[in-house]
Amino acid sequence: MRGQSIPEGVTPMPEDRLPSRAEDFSEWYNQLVLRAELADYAPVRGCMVVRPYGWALWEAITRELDRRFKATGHVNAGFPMFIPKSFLEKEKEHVEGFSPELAVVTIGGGEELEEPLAVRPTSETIIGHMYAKWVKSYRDLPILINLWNSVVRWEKRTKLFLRTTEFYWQEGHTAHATAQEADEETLRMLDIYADFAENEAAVPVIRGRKSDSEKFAGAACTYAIEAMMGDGKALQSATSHNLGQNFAKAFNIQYLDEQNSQQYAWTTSWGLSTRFIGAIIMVHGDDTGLILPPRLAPTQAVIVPIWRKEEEKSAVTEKALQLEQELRQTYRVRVDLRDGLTPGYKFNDWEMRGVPVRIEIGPRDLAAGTVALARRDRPGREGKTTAAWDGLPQSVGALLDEIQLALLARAKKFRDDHTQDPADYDGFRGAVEQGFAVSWWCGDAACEEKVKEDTKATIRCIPLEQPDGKGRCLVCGKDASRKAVFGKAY
RNA sequence: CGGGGUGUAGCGCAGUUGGCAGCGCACUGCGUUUGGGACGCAGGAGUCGGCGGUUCAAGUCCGCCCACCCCGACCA
Repeated sequence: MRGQSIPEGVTPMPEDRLPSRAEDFSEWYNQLVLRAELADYAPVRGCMVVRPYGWALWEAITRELDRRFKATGHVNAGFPMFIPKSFLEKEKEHVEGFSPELAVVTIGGGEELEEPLAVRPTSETIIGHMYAKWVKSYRDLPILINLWNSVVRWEKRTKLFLRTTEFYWQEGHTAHATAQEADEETLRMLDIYADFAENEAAVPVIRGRKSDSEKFAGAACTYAIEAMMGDGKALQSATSHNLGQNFAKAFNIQYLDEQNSQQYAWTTSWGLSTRFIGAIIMVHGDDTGLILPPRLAPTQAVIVPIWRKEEEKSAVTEKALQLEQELRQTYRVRVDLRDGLTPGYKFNDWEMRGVPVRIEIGPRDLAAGTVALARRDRPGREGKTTAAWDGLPQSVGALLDEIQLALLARAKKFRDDHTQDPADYDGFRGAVEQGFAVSWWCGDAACEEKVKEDTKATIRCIPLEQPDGKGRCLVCGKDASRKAVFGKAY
């Protein structure tokens, strides 16, 4: 396991310590979210309040995704949160998938509504309605729109960030003239998610296709990126759907092609939600708290001033503020000037919040022209070095880059160490108990179902990258041409 | 929606046979402290989850309800 013990030289008070990840991963997660002040329980069942620190993390995520969306030609728009209930009923699979979890408004302005309004669980239907209005000619295509909003799904069982009644996300909706274009779009967005996850969040992911039983209600084909959490379970971290012509037909999105004949458009949708914050927590966090990837951390470095006497206080504070000014040009940095708290308390506090780099400056540093740099991903003394004031921005920058890469490498190693290619079904059962099993699958839903009944594990995805050759289905022994990733999922 | 658990100060909990509502942490003020979770003194803080019942008297006993958490079936 990657869970570190409490760093050397630290003796936390028992009630201040998180439950260890090995002891109770779920409780570790719940308490960490609350204590790091990412989110809190709202007074409405299953809903959360995203607190400023959590929202700052979400803003960093939105910033990076939005940049990528715009770079690939997408534009943002706003669509209503209310959707006529009848819209949800137009696409057969879509209704079946979403009706059990709809919130419906029946009264408006004190009067019963003629048609109930669903609070959007996702916007495919209202998008379909509007695109039908907007699309007349092949010249109107493609439409590449993204929405930043929140949606509501009445989930039976909720957990902060991972599955809440209302959650924040982005949903992209595109319409294209050809099947090929739609397919390219679907895969392009999957790649953007994968690139974001690995390079910004340091979360290694497997790009793959969902099996029919796991695909989005109404999609022709669903792709997803799957990540392994610190307890070996899988988290679907983003999805990209090729909707084929299903919604185009249900909502009559038609255009005249160059030969002047009516054609149905091909549409896609793709999303990443606040669930991803859960992935960051569960992939990187340790027993002392969060570990945020430097590129997304709301605060990349925190300066903790240390003093004994009053005259030291002013000198240390002055230097700390000066260094902050210098670092602030390039990095998100802050000085912890809170009075009446010991440095030790502050160290633990910022570690709980996952700030990647801590800069300590005290009287000894003042005399030497140095600071102590502590990296969050290596606990205790091991992660501490000394750096000169001169060139500090460069030192901090290098350290942040190093941490970013180290986090990705560590997460990848953890995933690989917990991924097996079991030789037989018995081995398979063991493999999915502690992580992923990558096994040949014949493609039959019955084999998938048997695995689920036997082990609670599901096909997380059929990876896009496949080995050469063929094998025998792990379950039924018939010929199989693809390997699938099996695992227990959140 | 089934199974289990918990509801007492912001958090964690104690509360005996029914008899004045408590402890630790956090919080406020003052002072001393500050290189890995400081200390002293003085304070503030409660619809004991809700409703009803038994009783002279209910946090405690009885009934009903609600909320939340955990475990299972459905989902980003």
